Amino acid sequence: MLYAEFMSAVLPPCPESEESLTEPELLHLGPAGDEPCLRADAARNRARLLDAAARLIAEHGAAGVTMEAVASAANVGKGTVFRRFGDRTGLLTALLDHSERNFQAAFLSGPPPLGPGAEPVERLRAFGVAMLRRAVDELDLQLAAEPGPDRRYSVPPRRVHHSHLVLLLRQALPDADVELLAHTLMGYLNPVLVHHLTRQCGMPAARLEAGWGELVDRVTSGVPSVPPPVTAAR
Amino acid sequence: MLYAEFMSAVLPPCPESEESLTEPELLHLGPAGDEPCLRADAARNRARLLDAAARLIAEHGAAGVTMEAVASAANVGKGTVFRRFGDRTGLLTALLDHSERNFQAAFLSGPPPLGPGAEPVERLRAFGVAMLRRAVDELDLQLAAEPGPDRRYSVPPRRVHHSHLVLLLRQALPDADVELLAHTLMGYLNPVLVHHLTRQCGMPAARLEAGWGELVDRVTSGVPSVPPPVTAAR
DNA sequence: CATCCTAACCGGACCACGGTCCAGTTTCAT
DNA sequence: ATGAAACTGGACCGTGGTCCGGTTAGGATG
Repeated sequence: MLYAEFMSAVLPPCPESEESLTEPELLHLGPAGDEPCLRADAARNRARLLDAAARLIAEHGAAGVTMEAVASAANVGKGTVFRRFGDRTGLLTALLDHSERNFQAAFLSGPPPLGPGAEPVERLRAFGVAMLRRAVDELDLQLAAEPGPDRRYSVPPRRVHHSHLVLLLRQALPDADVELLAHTLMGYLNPVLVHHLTRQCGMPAARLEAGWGELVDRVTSGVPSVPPPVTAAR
Repeated sequence: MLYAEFMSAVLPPCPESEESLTEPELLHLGPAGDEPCLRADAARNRARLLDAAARLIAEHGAAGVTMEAVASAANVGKGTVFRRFGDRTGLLTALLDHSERNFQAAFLSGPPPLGPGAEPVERLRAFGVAMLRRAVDELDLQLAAEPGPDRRYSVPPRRVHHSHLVLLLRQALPDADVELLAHTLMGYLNPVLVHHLTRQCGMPAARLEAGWGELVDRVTSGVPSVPPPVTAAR
């Protein structure tokens, strides 16, 4: 798979500060298993924490679970939770890890139209639909796992998705600013927006999927000519 | 101005819960002056708070200012801050109020190309450029004022911007799902994204503006034909 | 297999900050 | 002057996150 080189070539457009992450943070198909190389007790506690968190969230909703509750439900000190997962976001993210890995595997090396083999535009469409369905499925968790404003665009899964879109867009639109286009498309798939539209506005998921298709069509159909430059008032 | 009817007709797509807002929250050109009808002491404290907040923010950055610091800098109890502005976001938003009012006035009734009189697509372009410039100008404040995930899409200014885009898009693309398209375009103008691209990635603002133009072109140029429906794997 | 040594880990006391509450005070219309 | 609505301020609370002295796992060594 030539994705390794692609990743290292295209992933770091933002010089990342060298941090010792507490978790390998599901970086694009990281080390195979679930636990990298933790000490026995640490691994045990990690498992207990994830288990307790999942249980509590299923019971009280993702938003109504405190870190302390998770800690004590796992018979573990609060410090241990933060040592292992860094912060609240880290814990919630870890819970989404399985799903995220599956998804990445699907669009990186799975069967078409999501995976390689289909036309770029077709893959684009499939990607959005899959993202939307995933968002609808895991909505509360994805909402609660939303990182703070600073990290939001630097979090590994997001960057992988973005890079994937860049790759597909570049094939379909060699001359466009695909970097920015990819950000635009990602914006449409933002879980917070999906939540707003489906839950708060009652919009059916089908319309969101149709909207994605329309958006992809518009974006990938050629632009007839270059209009005059903008001279906007302020 | 037929904007009143437009607003009441198009603004509440989401049945808003009836809340007694602590502030008139700059709802699309609300009551003219700065203070609606507060008691004398309340108005005085409000002014003192805004002043103190502005001072502290200029000094320590928007992120490094605590509510308690603002309160004591204004010689006021912490409770007063929250009574007046609801929460942190409310205070920061109030600081952006002037700018927001000016901006709304500009695109609602100002001169073209931002205001009425120009072609919809032209106004669209101008709107994005103005938003981007505003975002760059007030970046830290706008970042700090970012509402929580639940409110993010219900906050009045955002809804006004969205409605404006819907209006313009509808004129340019009568048959499109302009509601969703507007959300997409708004996503591009998201201050958090702007911050990421300019500050964290070092992307020049000019490229962002060019990208907006390109995006508008792509979105508003007709789609040649309706492709087959998506059948995405999961 | 017993011992030892060190790095890693543990837990809960601790802190900061956003937000709430309510008894007391002030304004202002009458 | 007076009553009531509105405002005030600081004590209080819950939660996310930090810190550090004590503990433990588990490889190395004899």
